[in-house]
Amino acid sequence: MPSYDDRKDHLLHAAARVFAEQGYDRTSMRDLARASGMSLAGMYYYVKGKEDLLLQIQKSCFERVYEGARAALAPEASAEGRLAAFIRHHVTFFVSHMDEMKVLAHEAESLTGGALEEVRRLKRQYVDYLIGLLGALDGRSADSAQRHVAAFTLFGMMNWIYTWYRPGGPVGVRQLADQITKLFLNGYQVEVSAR
Amino acid sequence: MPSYDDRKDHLLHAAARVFAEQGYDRTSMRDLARASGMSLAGMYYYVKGKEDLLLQIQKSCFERVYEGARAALAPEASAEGRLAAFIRHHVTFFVSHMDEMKVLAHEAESLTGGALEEVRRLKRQYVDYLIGLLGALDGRSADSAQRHVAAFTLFGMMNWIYTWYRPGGPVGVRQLADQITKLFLNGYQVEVSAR
DNA sequence: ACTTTCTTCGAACACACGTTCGAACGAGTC
DNA sequence: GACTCGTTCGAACGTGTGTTCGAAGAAAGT
Repeated sequence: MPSYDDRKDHLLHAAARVFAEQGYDRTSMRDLARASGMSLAGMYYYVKGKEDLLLQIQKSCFERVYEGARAALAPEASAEGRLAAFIRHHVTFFVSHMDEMKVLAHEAESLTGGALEEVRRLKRQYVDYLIGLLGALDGRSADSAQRHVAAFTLFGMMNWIYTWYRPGGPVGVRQLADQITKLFLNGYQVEVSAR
Repeated sequence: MPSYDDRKDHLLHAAARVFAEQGYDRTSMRDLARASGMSLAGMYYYVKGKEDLLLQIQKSCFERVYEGARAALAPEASAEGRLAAFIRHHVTFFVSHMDEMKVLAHEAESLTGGALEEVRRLKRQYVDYLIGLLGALDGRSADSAQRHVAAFTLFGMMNWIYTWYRPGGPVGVRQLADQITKLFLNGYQVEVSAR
């Protein structure tokens, strides 16, 4: 006998899957009813509406990446080790929660009003966290603009994954995470040391 | 007295602007009528429908980046110089045609059927072009999977731009292109030489 | 057995959407 | 002036949308 929370999680999960596959706007509440096995009206017992569904998916996903990152960095002492751990965690989390992360990355502008602001705040927090790691790595040898560009460029490398990567294909998750880590780390270190 | 082609280009431009701002699905034909100054029915004289509008924007944009890249690489002889020129061209083209390129990057899955296949073919061609450049740079020291990951990672660095970069802000286009070029080039060269 | 609370859902509503159609307009040509 | 051809558009059509409502069923408490 599934509980209220179980049913709601099931709905959120099914919705994330369909949003990832079809896109938020192209998905109708009737699609979600079919995918979750609930009736059209029945979903409104668990959720305020379509936008609320997207908000809850994005919020919970963001909080989980952020907390996961903090936990993954904790045992690392060196600036380089901490940045490498951040990248590795983000990539592996991305791949093993591809639906939610695609919804997070691709539907960033699908929310409106206060809900949009709320998710933006979480994003800013996560970005600032990475920028802090970059600062610890380069000492004072990079300026703020340079660090911003590096941070967003790194997010581009990682968040673009949903566009082309397919789990179970020829490239393993570990290989993917390692290569991105090396690519960025080497690139950034050479860049900031050459001045 | 504007010609037929002028009016049509005007419509495509206006549509790209609105698509970039609001997203393809959230944009109604009535929005496009308002933005282009035409009437709702009047647009159908120039275009078969909404999806045809998106197809034409994406096709013309893709052909222009591809041709531009070929032209930009022509004078470069070394493998490193050619790759650097490719990156520089893609980034500067991206920034100076942000609306169209955002529509290209963000609405990649908004087309259906044959139109989708058509654009996919152009994309594959462009990707293969970059992979060829990577092969020329690393000789035989990288395998195919590694080059694929590197190529898509680089596209992630560049295509993510529309997410955060604002022309006229504190970061200049040249600075942006230079930093991405250095980041990737250094990273890739260190990666393939360390084996 | 009765009442209350939690949960489900068929049916309907109001609205916005992409597209079509036929009439109108303007500018050339005979 | 009559005719044609390229161009514009108001009005309407059919469909699919997110959401609501009230009733009904199931479970739990007394």
